[in-house]
Amino acid sequence: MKSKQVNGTAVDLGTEAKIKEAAKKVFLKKGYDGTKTRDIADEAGVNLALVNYYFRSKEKLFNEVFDESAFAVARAINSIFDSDLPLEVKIYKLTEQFTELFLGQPDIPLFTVYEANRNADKMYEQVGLKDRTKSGIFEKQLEDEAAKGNIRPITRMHLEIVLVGLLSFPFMSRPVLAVNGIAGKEAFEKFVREHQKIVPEMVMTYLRKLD
Amino acid sequence: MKSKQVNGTAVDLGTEAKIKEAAKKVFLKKGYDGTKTRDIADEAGVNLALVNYYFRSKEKLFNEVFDESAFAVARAINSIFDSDLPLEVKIYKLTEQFTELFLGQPDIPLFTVYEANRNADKMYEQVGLKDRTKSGIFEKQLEDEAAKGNIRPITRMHLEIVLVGLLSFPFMSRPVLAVNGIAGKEAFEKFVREHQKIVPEMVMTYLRKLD
DNA sequence: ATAAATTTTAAATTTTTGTTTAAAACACTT
DNA sequence: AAGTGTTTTAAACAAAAATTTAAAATTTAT
Repeated sequence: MKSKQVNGTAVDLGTEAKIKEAAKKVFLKKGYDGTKTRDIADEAGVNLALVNYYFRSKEKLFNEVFDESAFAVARAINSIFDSDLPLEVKIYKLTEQFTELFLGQPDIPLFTVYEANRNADKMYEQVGLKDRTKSGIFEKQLEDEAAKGNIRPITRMHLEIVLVGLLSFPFMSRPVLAVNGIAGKEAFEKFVREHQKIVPEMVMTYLRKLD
Repeated sequence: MKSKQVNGTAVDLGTEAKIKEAAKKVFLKKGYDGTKTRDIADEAGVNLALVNYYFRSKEKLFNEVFDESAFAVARAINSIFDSDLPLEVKIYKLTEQFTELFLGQPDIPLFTVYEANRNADKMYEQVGLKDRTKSGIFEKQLEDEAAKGNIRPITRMHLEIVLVGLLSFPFMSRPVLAVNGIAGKEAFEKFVREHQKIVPEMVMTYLRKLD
């Protein structure tokens, strides 16, 4: 018997899924180097040996977790940017999506960025190839809008870094916010919502100002 | 004999300083959990036992390194914001200072943010108290300018997160940039300079647009 | 120049940690 | 119910790593 459903909620996920869940939680919080295999087993409430029984090694398990996390972010960006919505809508949509994604899993931004840097080489092979959508839709849109004089000229990469940076940074700054009086889940969420209201407006105001 | 000076450059820093230098380099690159005491000793070209001889423990050494790094960032922010320059000048100045600081030590942003999160509690005690300048100059300036109708109302914390996020994020994104064709030191520096030209203009444009 | 203090070294010790093993418990089929 | 395959467990193992030790080398002070 693999898993069981009791009334609404999935109570027994099955051991493998339970380990994966626990791994996600611990890796996201402590990073690869900071995570002990025993932490994962404990968090899952499961015997230590089962981690390797189901996933062969700490590293293999980590890779699964990282790929999902990085892919969630990449997909959010690409599915929006490479659609055919107006530029302004894309920017507001990305803001909304990231806000919800990160409020649900506040460790994603720092985890993804940190682990991508920890082994930048592996990144290149692993994500680099998988993610090369290369639709070019967004690049073209930016060029067209600039040509029409609707926005300043800007590359996709510059705009992406600006947007993702703005949307991610508050979630990397909780300790700083805490020291400055913005402590606790409620205060933090309030700050984030205010911040994410600023972001698209700031970006659009900048793009629209032609000099 | 503690240290020696040969012609212009300091050649022999003394063992303790050599270890600290090495620790800075390795910790900044690999983080606390990813750093082995042996990495530091090797990098310093020094016997393993000397690390603990001079610094008692890996953790104590790390704390010194972290404090300096975090303090460099905090000082850069506060010395500018709590001066009595016009708002626009402050924003351009912070941009310049951060750009130079981070181009010289590109690991500072991610290191600082990551390690601050790794042990947020300790942060509160350690940095929290030391750094409470609380001059209030900047807050007052923002309120005054908003009251005069020169800028939109915004809190110091919101503006700080926007600015520091924008200025830091490119340095956390090297692997992503590399995958997108911006690889190598020169290309990266070029991208950063373009980016840091956008930042203050974007922030000022936003602040100045009154609706 | 000698003694005391300091610094450095190689090796040992102790913890921590990822992984493996072998047996036990369990589940499923016939 | 016996047999077969799968899952779980406690314990062992081996490698990595932080820290300590005790002696050797070096420096400093007298």
